[in-house]
Amino acid sequence: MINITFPDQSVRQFENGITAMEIAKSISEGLARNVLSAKFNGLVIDSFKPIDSDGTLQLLTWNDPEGKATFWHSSAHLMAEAIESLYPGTKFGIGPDIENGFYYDIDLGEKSITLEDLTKIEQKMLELASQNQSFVRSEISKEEALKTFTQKGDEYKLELIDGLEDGKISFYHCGAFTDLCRGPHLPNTGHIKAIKLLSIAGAYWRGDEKRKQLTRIYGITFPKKKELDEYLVLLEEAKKRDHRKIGRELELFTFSQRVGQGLPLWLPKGAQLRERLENYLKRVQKDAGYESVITPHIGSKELYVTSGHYAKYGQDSFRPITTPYEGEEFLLKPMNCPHHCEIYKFKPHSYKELPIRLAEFGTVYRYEQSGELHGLTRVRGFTQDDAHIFCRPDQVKDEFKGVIKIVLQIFRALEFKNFITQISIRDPKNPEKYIGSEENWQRAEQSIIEVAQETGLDYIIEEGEAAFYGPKMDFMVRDAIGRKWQLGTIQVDYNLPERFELEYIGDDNQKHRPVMIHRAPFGSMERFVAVLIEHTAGKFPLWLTPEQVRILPISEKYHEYAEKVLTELKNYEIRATIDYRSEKAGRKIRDAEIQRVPYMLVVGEKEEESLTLSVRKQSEGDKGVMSIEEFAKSIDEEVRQAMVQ
RNA sequence: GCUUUUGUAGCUCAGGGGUAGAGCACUUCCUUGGUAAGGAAGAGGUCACGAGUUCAAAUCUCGUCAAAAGCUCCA
Repeated sequence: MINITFPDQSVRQFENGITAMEIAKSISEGLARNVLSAKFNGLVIDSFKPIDSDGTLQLLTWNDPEGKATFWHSSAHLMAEAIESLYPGTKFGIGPDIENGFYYDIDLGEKSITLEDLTKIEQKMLELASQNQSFVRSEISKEEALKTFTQKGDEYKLELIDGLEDGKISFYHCGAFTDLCRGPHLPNTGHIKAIKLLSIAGAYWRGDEKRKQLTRIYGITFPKKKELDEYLVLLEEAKKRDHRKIGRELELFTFSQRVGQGLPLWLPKGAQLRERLENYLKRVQKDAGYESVITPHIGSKELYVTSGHYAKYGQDSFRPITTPYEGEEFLLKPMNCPHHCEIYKFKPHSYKELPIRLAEFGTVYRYEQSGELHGLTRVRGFTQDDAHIFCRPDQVKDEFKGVIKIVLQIFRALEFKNFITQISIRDPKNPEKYIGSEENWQRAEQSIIEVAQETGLDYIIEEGEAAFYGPKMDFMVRDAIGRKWQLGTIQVDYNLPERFELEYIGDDNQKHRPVMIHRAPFGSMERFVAVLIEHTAGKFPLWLTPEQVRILPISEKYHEYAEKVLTELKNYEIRATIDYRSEKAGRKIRDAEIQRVPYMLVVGEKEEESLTLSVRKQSEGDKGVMSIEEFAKSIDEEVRQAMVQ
């Protein structure tokens, strides 16, 4: 007999060799129907795998992330089975589950596959799924595994097997399809009820751009048709929120071939929005003791040799600009920190002056591969809401906390309610990727983790994601439809102060090295605005939106009254316009709604006589009649609310 | 950068070896209206750019530029 501990800490005894599925059945048939796989002593296993020792067991269903992973991984096998039956001779690479669904990389040889073929594969998958095929695991020797795929002529699988240890190789069989796989899998394909193959793309074998490009098919599956439909609606919604589309519709920004790839042009309304964001942050930073500085867009190559960036990124940067006669070399600045270091060095500093916080909305230029450019989220010229804090080692944690406070304040003002922080530390396996002493790295990583714990933030730790000069904390928000975006960043840096030989005089009258904190709460203005557009679907918070109010006169007769209203609203610093077109009210409302104007004021005979307004709120409808003053005050109040710390 | 796909009016798109089409937007006129599209007329395009094939190219071929999806990359 073995003792099984359940998540609620209860313990029950079972026969040795019992499976998770049998345990589930002993609890309830309903549960057993929903079990996809199980977690035994922290390891996800097949629900049909015999258990032969004591341990803790969690039954996994669609509601568990690992349950979904099992579901999608098995779906990838099902797809491979369908592809093999439709396109015999196809070679298979890897087919894992991903955050939303799964993919399989395949090599079709001479054949190619089109979007229309996906429907065919979907049909086949549904047909195979409905046959309730069981997944069967078999453990085999390396030799046997190699033999199987040599016969099949599948060099990809052979390469994978080559990297595996003998004795730990398993195959999974599902219908006529056999695949090299660690598992775990669903008990059978019958769980898969709804299937959608989403896209076809090229993907390098093993992610290596020097190797062959395989065809990758992405798909997603669900246990219920309804869930698939909901997912497809979500995809549609994401398309509607695309910042590139909304940016054009709302006239926020554009690109021009003649100006160049990845170089955004901010249109008047977009510039207004961005300026408002900048002014907001400037005010917050001023209150937090930051000082503004301004530096040029280029810097001597020597500056970046000193900082170490040239050695690291020089090859993948825009080529240096040279002076015509002397041949001096300058780089478009890819970051602001070296300039700020030189500002720090302008004069000697006493420990009493620290921390010094230098802030600049600094525009930087980075060469990005053309295939990487994407709307405003990935560009070649962008403006960071950058600042560098120079402080004593004993001030690092407090300063770090101060930055976190600013980031959280911004998230509140912009209604990002869901976020987590990611702490990025070194990859212990690749120490050569980083510069600086072991001791400094340890101190920096330690401080960040302590700060996260002390401030009670939700955080995850990612190894190998640190910048080459120091560890960092990034803020990842979830937008209104659940997508994750990386925004602000805070980085601790002991290295640049050394490279630039930054110093301060301590209370012991000796020279000491300050610590630098790099931070950008928005990240970049371009990226932040893009995320804000997708988060709000273009319906910006009232304090931020370019046009807060549109006055809609019922007819020309009321233009004069509309102008009087406009003047009054301007006295309250409300941003309003008048729709003078000779269109009907319905038409003016429709257009204002589409352009996401938060408030519409319908003015006609009634309003003029009683000196009032008919207020309509965007996407909510008629809000009734108000006096001008009443309305202005309510707007003022709404804006003020958002600004409350 | 790589693979695939795409580029026709401001936007969304149809068409396609014999020199251009729709809807919306725009302009003018009519209409003066009450909570998501009033009516009419008009203007607007070297069919991304450059070469080639052809009697003839927006259409076919090649190259360049740009965009989309994915891969690789991201100080």
